[in-house]
Amino acid sequence: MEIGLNLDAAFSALSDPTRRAILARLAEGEATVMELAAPFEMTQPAISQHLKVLEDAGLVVRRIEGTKRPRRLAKAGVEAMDQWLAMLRKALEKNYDRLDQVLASMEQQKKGEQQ
Amino acid sequence: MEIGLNLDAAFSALSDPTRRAILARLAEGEATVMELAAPFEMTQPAISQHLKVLEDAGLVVRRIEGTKRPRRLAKAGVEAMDQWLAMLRKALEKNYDRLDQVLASMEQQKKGEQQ
DNA sequence: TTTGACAATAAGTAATAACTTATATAAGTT
DNA sequence: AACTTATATAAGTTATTACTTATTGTCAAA
Repeated sequence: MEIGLNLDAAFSALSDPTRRAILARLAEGEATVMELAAPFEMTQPAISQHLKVLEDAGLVVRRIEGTKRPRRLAKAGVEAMDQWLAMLRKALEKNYDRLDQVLASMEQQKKGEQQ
Repeated sequence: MEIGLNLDAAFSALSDPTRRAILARLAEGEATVMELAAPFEMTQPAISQHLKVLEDAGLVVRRIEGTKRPRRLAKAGVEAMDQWLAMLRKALEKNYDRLDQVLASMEQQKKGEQQ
């Protein structure tokens, strides 16, 4: 399964704005390396290297079509990150409720002091 | 808003397993630096440095209590990442539908060839 | 069958990251 | 006041990252 290692790679992949932009482009559908490279001021090898990072992280897959290698989004990696983040989100909701209670009881106490 | 820069920092912060473990611990509630450091074989300065990374990324906030500096989860950063990932998730759902159609039409074609 | 387009890989470089040890600071304790 | 606890900061080291240019491999088309 290697979920732990993949999370390292997946989050690391998303930490780069170029790679996030590539993923955003792929969210609109399949694209070749040259198409993906076009919007950037980087060389083609640079984009190929970014794509390798995204593939190794399980966020992108490739297809073969003549000399082209069109990429598209891969489900696995995205889902893994999503699930991990869900844990934090849940905790935040729970803690927020707890904070509400604390604040409420502090209000109560304040009123008591004033009277 | 600085959302772009923060996403860099936020995703980068999550790419380290120590920092993910710290966040997982904080998901259960506030903790001091020493408490957070305990499970690891790292020195205290190392943990303080990880915490700085998490704070700079907007994933953690600190409170002052005597000489202690208890940390807890921060909402902003987590939500930012979550929203960005939601975009990918949506795209995957949409593309999956599309793929279903493609596969279906390929099956059709195959049947035609065989007959 | 040469030429051009598409893409991957290799080697080099400069910046950054993740640690370490050593030291500093500030509050709590005796 | 001296000692301890809790934490931060600084400086140094090594590994990794994000690029670059140069080169190679493949297919397609003239």
